Amino acid sequence: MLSTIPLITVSAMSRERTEAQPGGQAAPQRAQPRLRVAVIDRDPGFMQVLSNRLGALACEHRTLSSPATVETLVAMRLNALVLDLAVIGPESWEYLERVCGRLPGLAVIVCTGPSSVAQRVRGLRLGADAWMTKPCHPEELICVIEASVRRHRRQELPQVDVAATIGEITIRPDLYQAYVGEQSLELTAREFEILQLLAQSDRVLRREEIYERVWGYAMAHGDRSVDVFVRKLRQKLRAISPHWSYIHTHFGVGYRFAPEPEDLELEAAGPVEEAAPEQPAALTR
Amino acid sequence: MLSTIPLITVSAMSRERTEAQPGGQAAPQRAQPRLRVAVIDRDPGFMQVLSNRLGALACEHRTLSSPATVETLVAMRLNALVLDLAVIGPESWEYLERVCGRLPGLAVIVCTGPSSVAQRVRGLRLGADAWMTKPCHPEELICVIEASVRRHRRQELPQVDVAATIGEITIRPDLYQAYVGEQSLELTAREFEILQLLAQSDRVLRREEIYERVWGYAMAHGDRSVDVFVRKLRQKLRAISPHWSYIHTHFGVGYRFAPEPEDLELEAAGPVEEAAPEQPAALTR
DNA sequence: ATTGCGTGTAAACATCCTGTGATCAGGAGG
DNA sequence: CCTCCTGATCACAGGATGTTTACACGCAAT
Repeated sequence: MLSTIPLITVSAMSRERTEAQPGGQAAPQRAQPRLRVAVIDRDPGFMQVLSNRLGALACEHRTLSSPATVETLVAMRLNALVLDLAVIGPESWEYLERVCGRLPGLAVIVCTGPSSVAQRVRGLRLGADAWMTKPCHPEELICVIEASVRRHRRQELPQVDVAATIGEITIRPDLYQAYVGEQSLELTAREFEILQLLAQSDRVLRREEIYERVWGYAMAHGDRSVDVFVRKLRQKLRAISPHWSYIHTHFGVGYRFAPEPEDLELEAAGPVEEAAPEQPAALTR
Repeated sequence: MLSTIPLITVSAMSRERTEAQPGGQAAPQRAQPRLRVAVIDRDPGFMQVLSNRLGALACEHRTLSSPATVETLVAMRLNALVLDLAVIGPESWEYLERVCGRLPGLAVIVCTGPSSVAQRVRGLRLGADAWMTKPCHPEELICVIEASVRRHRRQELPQVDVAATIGEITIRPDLYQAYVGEQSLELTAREFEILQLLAQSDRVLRREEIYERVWGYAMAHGDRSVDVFVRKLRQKLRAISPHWSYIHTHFGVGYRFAPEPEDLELEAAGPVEEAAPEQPAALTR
């Protein structure tokens, strides 16, 4: 499974690091993930020029001359979207709001003809990251795209490709699977992604956070998918590593991953509130 | 470390107000700290207008008419910086690069006079998040600042989420929990949020303020929820840290958080108690 | 001292959250 | 074309949490 997943997967999008990579650990190939950009416009010349420049940057791009549905955009797994509101028509504001609301991780650059301050303010308030006025220099637009994506990317996880063992569990990102010893947990792709995300963060993650990072777009209100997957994960974890508990529920908040030997009737002397070992010297830089 | 770096006095800058929740939709976002913005410019009128608007947004801001050192900017703990390159002078590019390099989490908006495409491209490539050309409408600039910060915020969260110890209490935002030593207070999500809010502010908070920032909407007249939660908090605090009082009532106003060693008045009954008249608060045990 | 209002406290009540199992739709592979 | 598998969605029950109500107490003003 997953061997047939097309080229673009969730992991492909979230793999990147601007910071200096700690020398050792020659991770496989840390190929700069190619940017995925879509342009919704109708000016053939503009799109041609843009297309050339984007291509030169080794950046996957797609041009559309009519608005795509939000679901389509979700499926494209984009990093950035360049949008001419004139193409959308009268519902452009609503469209912009929908897109930005559903894809909080997407850089949205409105690039359209002359506009009023009020229009630009409205666009930015609805969630656009930048507003370029046509005609504009393609190079500048590219820079704005890059600047926007640069910001968005930073929020994504380091995504280490190195195997890590936590508790009894060994996580192998290269195999998209987790093990206890030699025995596989038989996790599905999505289960693995959630486990990996949880294991990488050593803090409570809210459902919305988990959903957004794994699914790639905003969680609908009342969606229980995360709960269900956590249940499946716990089930498989418990089956293979019965004496440990890994995923902890924080009521009203979310989930947190921390391997703990689930001992029988401990509670003897040290209730071992898993308390912070290290107290990060507060506030620096 | 950094104890010698001059910090912006919170009391001077912070004007706690209802936080205008940008982003339109009623996303159940947790209470987030106020924006901190600095403006480096020399146009008195522009700065005045900007200052007013920023103030109206309950946004801490400071205006400078000369370039601050990178260290100073670091110490200010800014979310955003608005910069007129003309103020910096000939080393403006170098300055911009230094600032952006040193503060990757800072939203940098260049707002300066007429420029060439090449200049704008250069600025953006060096790390600026946006480029506004003066003269510009203050409202638009504000929106650009908000749009930039909106994205930076997330990455910044883990940075803000550092543990803090006040009195005997250690607050761990990453675990959504508070501790005394290793022992958990067993706070519920909402209790923790209220405690965190109170602990962050060094002043009296009105009930309406607390309610709005924790619940996310206006408090109904006569609602006693805040009182009830304060009671629960006090109960748990007293249970674990009996000799301290943390939440103080200001009659007719609201509540204030400040750890104070309980002055045991046992002198009357039995002078035996080690009524250590000790540390003037704030210092850890 | 008395009065009125704001606050502390406790319990009952209503609500929301979560775990769980089951069902359904779509896709991959045979 | 069929079957198996994965992922999405639903319904339900139990329990934890949040809200409301009621009453006693203390502070402040008359």
